[in-house]
This record gives sequence, C-alpha cells and structure tokens, in this order.
Amino acid sequence: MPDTASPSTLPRANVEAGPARLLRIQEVAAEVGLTTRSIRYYEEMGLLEPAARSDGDYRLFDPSDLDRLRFIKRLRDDAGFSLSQIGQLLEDEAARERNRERLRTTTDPDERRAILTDALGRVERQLETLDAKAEALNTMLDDVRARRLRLRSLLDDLDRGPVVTEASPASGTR
Amino acid sequence: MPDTASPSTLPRANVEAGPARLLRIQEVAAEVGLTTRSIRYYEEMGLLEPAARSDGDYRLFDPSDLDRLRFIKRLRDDAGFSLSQIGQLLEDEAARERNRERLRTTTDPDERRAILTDALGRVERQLETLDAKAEALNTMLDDVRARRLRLRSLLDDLDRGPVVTEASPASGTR
DNA sequence: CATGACCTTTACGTCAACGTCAATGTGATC
DNA sequence: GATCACATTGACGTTGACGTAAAGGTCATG
Repeated sequence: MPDTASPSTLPRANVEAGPARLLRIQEVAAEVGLTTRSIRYYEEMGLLEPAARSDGDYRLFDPSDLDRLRFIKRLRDDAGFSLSQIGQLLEDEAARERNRERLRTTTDPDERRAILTDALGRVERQLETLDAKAEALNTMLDDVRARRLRLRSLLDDLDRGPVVTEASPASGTR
Repeated sequence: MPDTASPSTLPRANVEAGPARLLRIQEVAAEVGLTTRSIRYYEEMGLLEPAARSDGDYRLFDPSDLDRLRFIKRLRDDAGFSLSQIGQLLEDEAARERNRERLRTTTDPDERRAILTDALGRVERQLETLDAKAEALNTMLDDVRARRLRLRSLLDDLDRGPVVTEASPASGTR
C-alpha cells in the first residue's frame, strides 16, 4: 500500500519510506518555482545534492530534495539571505540529517547525547540568525506603523473640525 | 541661538529648522557606515539627493540626508531588500516629503485631505511590503523553534532515563 | 600661493547569481 | 532504430551593487 505523501514545509529526510518516485530537473523546477539553471547552480554551490543520478547521469530528485529547494527559495526570496548565508544554514541542515542517520544506528547514550547537543547548538545558531533579522524588520515595522498613526490622527483632526495650524501668518506674502 | 539637533531614527525633513551644519561625503560615510562610493551610487540610482552642492560642486548633506541613508542601510542589511525595492519604498518617501511641503503651503482642507490620504496609502503599501517579509520570516522562525523543541525533548528523554528505542539485549533487567 | 587632503566625474574591474547558447548524450515513443 | 523532447557539461554573457584607479578640480591651512 503506497502511503499518501504527507506534505511538509520543512526539509526532512524521507527516512526509508520507500522509493517514492524520483523527478527530473524540469519537473522539479516547475514544482518549486525555480529555474533549472538555479537548481544546478545551487548544487554547484554545495547547497544540495540530488538524491540520485540515472544511468545517463540525469539528476533525480526525491521529495526531501524538493522540500530543501523550497526552503532555499524561502530563505532567498522571503528572508533575503545570500546564497552563502543560506549555505551556512543548510550546512547545518545537512549535518543534522547525517547525524539523524547515526542517531538511529547507535545505542550508546553518551554518543546520542553528544549528537543531539550538537544538533541543538546548530539550531540555536540558526535561530539567532533568523531572530536578528526578524527583530530588525519588526523595528522598522514599528517605525512605519508610528508614521501611519500620525497620518491618521492628522486626517482625523481634519475631519473633526477646521484645523487651527496657524503658523504661517503671511503665507505667500512677500 | 543654535538649536541642538534632535536625533531621530526616522527620515524626516529638517523643516526650516535653521542651517544645521552640512557635511561632506566622507564624514557622512563614516557617520552612517557606508562607503562614499555607495552613497554616490545611491544618488545615481535616485535613492536620494544631497541637500546642496558647494560652489565647487561638493555634495553637502544635511541631517535628514543622514537619516535617509541610515534608513537605506537598514533596508539593505537588515531586511535584505534590493536597491530597486528600496527605491520603491523611498520613492514613496520622497513623494511624502514633497507633499509635506505642499501641506504647509495650502490651507484648503480638501487638498490637505487629499494629500494626507495619498500619503496614508503609500505608508499602507510600505507596511504591506514589510509585513509580508516579516510574516515569512516569522513562519520560518516558528519552524526552527519547533525543531528546537523536538531536540530538547529528545535530550530530556535521554537524561531522564534510558530510552526504549529498541530491544537492547545487553543491558537492563532481564 | 603653494600644499595636501578631499572632492569631482569617467571608466573600467569584480563578484554573486544567475541567463543563454553550443555541442552532445539519453530515453520514452512510434 | 529513428525521433524528439529533455538532459548533460562547458563556456561565455548579463545585471546589480559596488571597488578602484585615473585625471583632474576644491578648500582650509601654512
């Protein structure tokens, strides 16, 4: 029984969940809204590695690759990170997934703890990066909201009654 | 009596508030943390216009120019906007300041209302732009926080007691 | 008025992030 | 097994956002 693909917005390894139909680059591009060139470029930059290659060396992408590409796109478009910054974040991601493998293969509690602690540290760093950006953005948002408030109250004043701004006694007079 | 410059983080026109010492490009660059090249480039791109020029055509910047440059820098570094996007936002800014001039020179309530409404609309659009970005960022932040939570609980489990991930034949009570 | 630090414009160089051929190979279909 | 859409790897072109050097003007100071 083929499991219905559970959609996820997060990059997650498709851990031993069956073959799960591999896509070629053009389908992937259409699916995630990137160009084939960009996808190849991201691979060249080390941001991802296609799940497999065909006999004739065609790139073959699995669902987790799609998630990863969507994640990259979000970081690029929404957050405005550079590819090298994204590389930092995804490097951590990749390490995390490698560690997930090891986590499942080891039973030594100490090693498990070490791996988890390591992963936690990387996530914390990701959080710091994103948080800093979000905070800066929110500050700017507050500034603009303040301006909006001022404009609104000016308009209210205007509607409520004739303004007594009285400041230019000889306006236009020379 | 020279008024002490009131610091503001927002770009605001220095409305008839006295001469207020004009700075040359290098001082400005040092002050706001940009290169002179960038400042000239921003002018070339139409993001700002120095308050004045000296006899010998030196660019001369007033405090509101500095605020504007700081604003540009924040949009670029913190929010990750491109210069053309910043141009959109600042185009609105420029129009707003021109309108502020007209606001002070007209007494016609209808015209004032029109100008204010116009300005309000532009600020709303700025808000939309910034809001969209902030929302996207917050979504990503939530995702990462969720991952952190999962890692923490895994670590907690590990600390609290031996995990029963699998049948470990070696240890434990028989 | 000479000097040196700073400014001007002009113009070419650079790096990231792709776009766009070109030459060639693949693979499902008729 | 020929076809044709899609794939591959170069390699060069382009755009944005500056860096940097050249050839000169400006301005406060000795």
